Amino acid sequence: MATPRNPSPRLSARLTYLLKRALLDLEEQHAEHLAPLGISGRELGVLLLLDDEDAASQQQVATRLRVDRTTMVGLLDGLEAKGLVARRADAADRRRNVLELTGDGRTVLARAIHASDEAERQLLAELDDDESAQLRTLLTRLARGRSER
Amino acid sequence: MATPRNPSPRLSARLTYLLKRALLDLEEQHAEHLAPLGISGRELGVLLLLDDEDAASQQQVATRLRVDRTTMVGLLDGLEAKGLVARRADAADRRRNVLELTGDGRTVLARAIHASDEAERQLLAELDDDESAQLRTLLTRLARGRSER
DNA sequence: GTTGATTATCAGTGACGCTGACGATCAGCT
DNA sequence: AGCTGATCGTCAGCGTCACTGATAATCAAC
Repeated sequence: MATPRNPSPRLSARLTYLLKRALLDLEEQHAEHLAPLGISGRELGVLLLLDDEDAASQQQVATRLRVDRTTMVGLLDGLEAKGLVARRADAADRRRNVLELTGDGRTVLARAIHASDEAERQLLAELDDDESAQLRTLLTRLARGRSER
Repeated sequence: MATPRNPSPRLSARLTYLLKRALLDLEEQHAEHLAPLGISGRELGVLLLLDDEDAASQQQVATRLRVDRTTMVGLLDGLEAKGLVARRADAADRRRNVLELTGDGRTVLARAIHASDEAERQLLAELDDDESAQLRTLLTRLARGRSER
């Protein structure tokens, strides 16, 4: 999609517009930098989450990533086919699939994190380090505030 | 979609996660506050843009809103059916449709802006006025920087 | 054990981005 | 004037994703 040039004042005052714009640009950067690794931004999200907390069920991963549980099935099918994630039956509760990163998954994740760092750097090119940190802090507080109610 | 509780550290350090989260929450607030007015967040975007610059073509509006031009057709069909926007043939270039807000469109827009203000207020509940302004400034600079290349 | 809830899965629907096509129109060139 | 290439709105078709609703398997509680 083409990039707009002269945002109109009323529209560009809207937070929705600003957030959507930043997110779309960032996703574009991710697509570009992750392409060589053969994974998508969504898939990186799954790998990151599994790296943080192993042995999560599909629903837990889906909820935290804000991905629909039914979409998660296909997402994991892809990751499993690539050999990055394994589904294992949970011994304690056999309804659940326990998800874990494979060795390859860990390797790809390490590289993907660097790619993601680079993508973020491009988005934040206009800001210095302090400002980037401020933006991160503000967004984090937004998220934290809203999950505690 | 349910709201995640305990974001994992690696994942929630990612800007994509933070931005997506903020945007989804904000869109949820908008859907709620705009419902009584019978318009969607996308439609509000169109009204805002037309209020800023009347006599825009469909493609101009689509590009600035980052909506696909073919989706714009249906979006305008809806707004025209509700009597908020009018399509008029451009005298100078008869390929174009000149778009303008109707009187009703202006009335609804005024109310919708208040609804949107309220939606933003809910998203930003955790931040004080200074911090909200900072966030807006940082996001605006991001957008401006990226359109100038 | 029977009932009710939860998990992963699948089919179907709707919204949206995107491609490719079309007719209508415009602009530039000869 | 006529030709050619580009642009605008529109439409059909495809792929992705959120969402609903159904299913079988399993768990938990009584």
